Amino acid sequence: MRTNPERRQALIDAAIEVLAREGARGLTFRAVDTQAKVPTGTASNYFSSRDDLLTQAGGRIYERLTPSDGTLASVHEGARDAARLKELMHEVVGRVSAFPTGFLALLELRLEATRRPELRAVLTQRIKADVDFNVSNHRESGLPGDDTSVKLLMLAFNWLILERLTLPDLYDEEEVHRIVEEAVDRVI
Amino acid sequence: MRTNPERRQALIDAAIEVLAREGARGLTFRAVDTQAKVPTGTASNYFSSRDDLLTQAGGRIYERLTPSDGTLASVHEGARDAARLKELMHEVVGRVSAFPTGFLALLELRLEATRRPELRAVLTQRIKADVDFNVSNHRESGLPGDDTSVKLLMLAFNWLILERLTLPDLYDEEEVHRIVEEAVDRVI
DNA sequence: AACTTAGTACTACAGACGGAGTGGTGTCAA
DNA sequence: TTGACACCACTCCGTCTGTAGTACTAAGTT
Repeated sequence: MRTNPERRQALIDAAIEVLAREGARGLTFRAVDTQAKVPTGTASNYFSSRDDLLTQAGGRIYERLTPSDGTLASVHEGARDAARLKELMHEVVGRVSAFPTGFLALLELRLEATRRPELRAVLTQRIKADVDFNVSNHRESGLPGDDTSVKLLMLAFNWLILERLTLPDLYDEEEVHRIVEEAVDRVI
Repeated sequence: MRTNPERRQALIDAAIEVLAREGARGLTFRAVDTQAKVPTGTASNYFSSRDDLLTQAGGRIYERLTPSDGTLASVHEGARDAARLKELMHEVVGRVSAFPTGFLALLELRLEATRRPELRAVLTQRIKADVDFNVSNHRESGLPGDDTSVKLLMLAFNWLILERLTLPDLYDEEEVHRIVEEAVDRVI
């Protein structure tokens, strides 16, 4: 078992790309090697099994989807009204959409979690933490809306992003914009 | 190319089960044969390619997810208020959740559509029709809420069902119930 | 400076698996 | 008798895993 941390990370990031592109079944050691442009057999040396690789990828995606400190700080800037909340929501939807492979890979993992209890546990914990994070973040921001607002917005926007990424012709740019605005208005 | 229609349909239904259980990559002629309990090679004789099978399955799922005439008629019964709408929404969420393989298979297909333009076109069209169907259905029902309400509820509930089916421990029964109620209240 | 050694990168190969496709045989009904 | 289909068996092919073995590099030792 090799330990070089940069290489390990590069392999996990490659695994995320493969997940998004080829699906969970397509995630093989060989495919990861190719994606990461390392010699055949390398991934084999770094991960004990496919399960291992899968769960580590599950953890890593969340690291990469987490907003930077900069965007996090900006939440506390500006007015404390619905208009500001809308701005922030547009930013979130944009940011997640901008890392499509991450979102798609996460979906693949969710589907795979149907079959793998261990992965399911990891994801459940991660996502629960993410919900709590968003709720408490919103609370202390002083922006309008309560805990339920946050949850409802998360539900709606997640599916909205899913629509955009899998069937881009379903909703156009303006429609998405409009939906985000309406959602915020109605939910708070 | 064989033509026996019952057999063909049985094979497509088997393909949906395989899709949900094994993912899009796991959808092979052999797997479908096994699922449908027909001899090896049968699916091969009925479909010209995997693509063919995939797109036909995409069409079929929607036939099966469409509500029965009975439930459709019941929309027009009872009061025209938020309470009745909530009831109906609980019914929808319940009905879709009750056919998990269909929902999961559809997700697999959406992800596969990322890679297959032809499948993407089929799904886009189907889902657009579904949205329109729900919107117009709601309009003539006289229930509270406008077109945007319907779209927002569809977005939120779709992701809610996704959560329930892929990570059942995330939201418990009561939480789901509460979210449905709150969503209706706020969105109309 | 030469030598040793540990950790890692890389290569190559063996074994196994599973899927596709197809040809052939059996069966039944028109 | 003939045609359509069900069923079965067999071969070819691609790909995956696991690992053994070699080459490299850098740090420590004398």
